Amino acid sequence: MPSSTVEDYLKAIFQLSRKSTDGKRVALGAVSEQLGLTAGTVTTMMKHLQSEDFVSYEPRRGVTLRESGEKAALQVLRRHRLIEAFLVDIMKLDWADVHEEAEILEHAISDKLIQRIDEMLGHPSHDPHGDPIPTATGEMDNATFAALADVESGHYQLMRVSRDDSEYLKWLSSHSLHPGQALQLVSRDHFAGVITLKVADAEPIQIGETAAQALLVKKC
Amino acid sequence: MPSSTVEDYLKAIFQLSRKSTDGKRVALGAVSEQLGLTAGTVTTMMKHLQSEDFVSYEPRRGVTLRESGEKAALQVLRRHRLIEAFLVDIMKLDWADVHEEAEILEHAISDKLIQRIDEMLGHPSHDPHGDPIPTATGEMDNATFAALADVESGHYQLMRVSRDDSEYLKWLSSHSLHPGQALQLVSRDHFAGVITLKVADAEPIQIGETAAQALLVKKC
DNA sequence: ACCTCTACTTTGAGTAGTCAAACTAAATAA
DNA sequence: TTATTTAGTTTGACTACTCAAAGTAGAGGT
Ligand SMILES: [Mn+2]
Ligand SMILES: [Mn+2]
Ligand SMILES: [Mn+2]
Ligand SMILES: [Mn+2]
Repeated sequence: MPSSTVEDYLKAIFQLSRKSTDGKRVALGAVSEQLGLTAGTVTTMMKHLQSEDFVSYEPRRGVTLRESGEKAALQVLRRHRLIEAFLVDIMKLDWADVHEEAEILEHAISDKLIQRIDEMLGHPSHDPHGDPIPTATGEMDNATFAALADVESGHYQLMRVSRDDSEYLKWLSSHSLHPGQALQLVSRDHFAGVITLKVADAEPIQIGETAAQALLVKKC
Repeated sequence: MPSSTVEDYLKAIFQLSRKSTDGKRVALGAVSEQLGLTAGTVTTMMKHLQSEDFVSYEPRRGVTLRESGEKAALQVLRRHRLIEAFLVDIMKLDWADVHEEAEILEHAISDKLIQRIDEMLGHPSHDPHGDPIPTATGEMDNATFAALADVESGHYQLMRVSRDDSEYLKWLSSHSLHPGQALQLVSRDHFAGVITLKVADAEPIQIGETAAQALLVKKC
C-alpha cells in the first residue's frame, strides 16, 4: 500500500494532468509547487514512483501516471471527496473548513468505513465544492465547465468551486454562492477586470477576475 | 505536537502504568511487548521522550510519564474512545471492529472534529467496551472492577471488556455479553478452570478463566 | 553559433523511526 | 560467592522523506 506521502504525490500528479496542455504529462515544477516541496525532492520521488510502477518519468520532460498510479489517485480522490461530503452533510461542519480535515483523513480511513460513509450519504456524485466523486471502481464524471471569468452576460448555474482556500469559501458562503446556486452575470468591465453579479434576488455584487476564475458555471 | 508514533508510545506507557505494581513505573520490556517493537528501539525512544519532557526515564529501572506526557496520553485516549463510540453509535459499525480503526483515526482527527463528535454523542462517559472517556481537560473516571475470573457465584453486571481482539469480542456478542449486561455466575470449577454463566434467560454457557479475565464486573 | 536563463538533476546532509546483533548490569540460582 | 539468566543498552545499518546548494540540459534569444 502506498504511504500517505505517495498518495499525495499521485493525487497531485493526477489533478495537474487534467489541466496539462501536453497530453497528460506534468512538469515536475508543477508538482513541487502544488505540494510545497523543493524541486530536488520531487525529482528523487519521481524515480522512486517509477520504480514502483506508479508513474512513467522521463528526465527533464515530466511524468505521467501509469495505470496503478491513476487507480490509486482516484481512490484517494474518492476518499477525500466522500469525507468532505460526510463532514458537511452528517457532521455539519462548514464547507469552508472540510478540505484540510479531509487532506489528512483521506489517508487514515479504511475501505470498510468509506463504504459505510458512501452508503450513509446515498452514493453522492459530487462533493460540497461540486467536484465529482469517483466510484469505487475508479470511474469519474469528467464534465468541464467554463469559468465565470471567461463568460459573457447571462444566466448561469454555479456548478463547481475550484479553490480550497477557506477564507475565499467563507466569503462565497456569505453571498450564498455554493454549487447549485443560480446566478446572473449582469455586466463586466474588461478593463477594470470586475464582474457584476446577481445571486437570487440579493443586491448585485462585484467580483474580480481572479476570484471569478474559480467559479465554474453552466449556461442556463 | 507529538507524532503519531510518540502518541502511541505515551498511550502505551499510560495504560501500562495503571497496572504497574511499582508505583507508576513501567518496564521497557512491557512497552516493547505492547507496541511490538524491539527492546533497542524502545530504549532509544525513551531517551528521546525524556529529552522532550514527556517522560522520566531511569536506565534499567523504567519510565514514568511526566505531566505533559500524561496529558498527551489522556488526549489520545479520549480521541480513541470517542471515535470508537462514534463508529458504533453513529456509523453502526460492529464494536468488535472499531478498535483497529480508532487506532489510526486517533492520530488523524482534529480537535474541532472530536468536539463535534463529542457533542453529537451527548458527551458520553464510556466507550463501547466500557472504558472511561477522559474529559477535554484530562479527567478520567478511574473506577476499577473485579474480573469475572476472580469472583464468586452471584449476580453481576458486566461493566467493561478489557481486551481488543476482534474474534473474542465477536464471540461475546454472540452471547449478548456487552457492557451493561446483567449476568449470573452460576458455578465455577476451580480445578478445570471453567466458569458457568447465565446471561439473561439464555442457556447457561461455559467460559474459561483466561476469557473470564477480560470481563470486568460489578456485584449487584 | 553562441549565450543565457530556467527548469531540472545531483550531491551531501539531516530527521524520524526501525531492526539485528553484540554487549552489559543486575537479579537469581547454584 | 560465583555463575547463569534475563532485561536492558549500545552500535551500526537501513528505509522513507526532506532540504540546500552546486551542477547541467536544453529552449529561446541575440
Ligand atoms: Mn493528503
Ligand atoms: Mn472538495
Ligand atoms: Mn494509534
Ligand atoms: Mn475501547
